[in-house]
Amino acid sequence: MDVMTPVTPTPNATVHTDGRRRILESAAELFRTRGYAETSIRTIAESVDMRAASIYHHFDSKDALLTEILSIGMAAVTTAFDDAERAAAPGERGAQRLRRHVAAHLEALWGHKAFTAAHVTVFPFVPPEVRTVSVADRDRYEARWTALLSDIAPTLDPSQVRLVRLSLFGVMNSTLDWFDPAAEGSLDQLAGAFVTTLWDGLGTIGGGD
Amino acid sequence: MDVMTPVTPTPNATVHTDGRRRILESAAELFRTRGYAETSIRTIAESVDMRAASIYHHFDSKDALLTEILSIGMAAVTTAFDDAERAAAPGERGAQRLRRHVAAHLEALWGHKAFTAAHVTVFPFVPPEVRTVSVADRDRYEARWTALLSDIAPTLDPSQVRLVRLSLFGVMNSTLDWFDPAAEGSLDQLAGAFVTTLWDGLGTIGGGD
DNA sequence: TGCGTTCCCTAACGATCGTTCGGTAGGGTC
DNA sequence: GACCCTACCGAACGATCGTTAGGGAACGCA
Repeated sequence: MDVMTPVTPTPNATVHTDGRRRILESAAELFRTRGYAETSIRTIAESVDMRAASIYHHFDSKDALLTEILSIGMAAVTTAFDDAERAAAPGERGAQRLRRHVAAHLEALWGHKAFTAAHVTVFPFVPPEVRTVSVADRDRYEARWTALLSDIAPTLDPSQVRLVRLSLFGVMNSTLDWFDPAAEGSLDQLAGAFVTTLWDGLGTIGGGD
Repeated sequence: MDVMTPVTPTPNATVHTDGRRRILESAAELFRTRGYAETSIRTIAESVDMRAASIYHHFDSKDALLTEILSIGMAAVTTAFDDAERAAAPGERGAQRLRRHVAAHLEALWGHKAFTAAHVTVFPFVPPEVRTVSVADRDRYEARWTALLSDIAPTLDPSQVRLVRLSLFGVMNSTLDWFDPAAEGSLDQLAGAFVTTLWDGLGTIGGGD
């Protein structure tokens, strides 16, 4: 459930002075909003009231810090997917099951926004060494969705499944740029709108021509 | 048609030694693949067989170079939109008209990939001064799409139109990350797949159990 | 009381950044 | 030949980058 725990080795965990977690959260937010190269170690340190050198007590390098942030982001969406699968009713229909997973992805995306958004905004530009570490996690998550979509829409061939999956990711991830949960309603409603449109089409709603 | 011309003041235009255009194209490609902050002036210069100082003969600053690249990208999609509107048949139905514009956006997106992709990948992290220059262009383009979608699906309320528009942008722009025109067919076919799914829904294709 | 560990500090390292200054080579014009 | 303009270059500027070395305060444990 808590996607942060796997990354902290969890010693006796003096909760009140956990600088490490504060660094992770603040750095993730800065990377998301300003970009990776645009955010300096000194800026990160300043945001948590430390000096630059103190960051290196908790992390080996700036790249290592980013790697851990990306890993937390993947853990968030992965556990959300698994939880959604466990919570599914036995005889759940295709659109309902899809909606459950879309909602789960959106909730995880937004619930750990700083960490998940790093994959969308920062990932294309990260150093190659960082990329290779995260790419395995990403592949596993994509495989889960491929299996899900193949199961839900069995008449689609693999290339169609791929197209639907990547389009769906494109839409869901793009919500980070424009959706406003406070003003526009819940993420669950948004998931419903996405799935309804995908399943039933705009033509039946908006009126053809 | 040619979206590059508005930016070059087009003097007598000695075509064979146009270093300015070579810088623009190479820098755009580097920004797209590596990111803005991650690409140095020296790297750009090296890619066109020059030294760093020579870049400043053609552009006032690195920010000015990026600003022009973003402007070229917006010009590409804007003129594509206008061309599509002019080419439309008089009594064209909703789905057909939508498909024409989706195809136009995709063609412009991919035809001037380095310049248009800068808006998707680099824009969130550019310096505020650069952002404000481009934001007016972007607003105008968005307004065109809002009008188009309202016209095509008149029963949708403004917030629904907004959701459809931003979702559509999310899908179309994401194709830059995963679509392979060489292996997966034409962009026009992709546009058809998008609009068919959006209009008719997946349920009528994939069979909803 | 002494010792080790955790956490954070000041100060500095070399590298790289965007940018500027002062050129030079070549072509066109008078 | 004098002149100017375009296109480019070498060298250097100050600023900022990621990172390291070494030290000090607070703590738990013997």
